[in-house]
Amino acid sequence: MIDVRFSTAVQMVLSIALAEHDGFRCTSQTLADGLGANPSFVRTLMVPLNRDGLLLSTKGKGGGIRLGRPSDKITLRDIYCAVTEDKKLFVARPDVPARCRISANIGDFFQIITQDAEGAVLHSLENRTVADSLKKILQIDRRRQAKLSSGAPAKLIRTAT
Amino acid sequence: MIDVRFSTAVQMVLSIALAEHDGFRCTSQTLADGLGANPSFVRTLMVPLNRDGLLLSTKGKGGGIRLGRPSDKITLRDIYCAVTEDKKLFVARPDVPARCRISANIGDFFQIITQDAEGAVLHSLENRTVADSLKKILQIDRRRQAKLSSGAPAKLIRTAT
DNA sequence: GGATAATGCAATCGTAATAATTGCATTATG
DNA sequence: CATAATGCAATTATTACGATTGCATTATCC
Repeated sequence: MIDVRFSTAVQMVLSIALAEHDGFRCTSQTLADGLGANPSFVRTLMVPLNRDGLLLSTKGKGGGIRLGRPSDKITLRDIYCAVTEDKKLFVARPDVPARCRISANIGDFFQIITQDAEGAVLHSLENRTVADSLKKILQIDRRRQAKLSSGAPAKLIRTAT
Repeated sequence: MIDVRFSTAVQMVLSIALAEHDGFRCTSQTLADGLGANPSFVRTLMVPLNRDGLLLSTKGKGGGIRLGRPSDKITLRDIYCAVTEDKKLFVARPDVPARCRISANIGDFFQIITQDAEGAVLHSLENRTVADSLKKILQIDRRRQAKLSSGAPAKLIRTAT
């Protein structure tokens, strides 16, 4: 099954950022609605984001989820690292027998490749802050709205999700 | 199950390159031995590599697998693209309902991120040719051998795998 | 203080992509 | 013609991830 945790986490954080920006309260239930998912699943995925200080959950009635720090101080790299934990971008074939000069060293070699590629990915993500991303996605939204100009009126409700 | 096709394919191609370099014949059986895998599995994984001209398989007795072009004309990017086909590095969460300005546009936004990151990965792979990689892995091997200097003698057999 | 409403977390089941196996047809060599 | 290789289809096994359920805990609001 394809790993969609990163894209799910990005959507969650952007939704929370929008909620803060618009003055709405955000709960795992409202986030789950926007994701087409289960509130408990949302909370599970939030664990590493809370742990890394990207989000701040408050329990009890009236509680909910807020950003752990200003939106321009959270990058997509932070989100990626939080949800993927120590999972590598590529993974080496396990249990390769050391039969020859290739098989005996392929693990070390592949680790170099992986670090290289992963560094490139992280670099591409670290320049995108949540603030930038929110601005970008709202820009995309305005363009989308414009294209529907003479079509059906927008029916989107203005909620946190 | 974790996808190890890329690392498996890299090992296969490097083994074939070494075999050509050392003048050994390479079959799906010898490759499978070096991978700790099944010859049929190896042949399945070889399909896209053959299709893209990276490898050249010859049937019948005395047949086997050779590189489709010189080792300095095959990059790890070629191998990656062959085995991953159209699979994206990141995949967006499916079936997100368009409930708000985030959920309605997250797909478009995430596609931008993915293209960016994927481009970075491909760039990190395209500078590594099979020739370079083979040189590198043999260099790693020499260093490893040196470290075992006063230890047990190397027992690696000098085969194609 | 009690009802309410939120998170936290553990346990469990379902699903789908990948790994691995088997078997045989095909092909080409020697 | 025997041998030895690939090609390929069908099947099974494995496992990471998705999703659900249930409940304990915690905090707020009336």
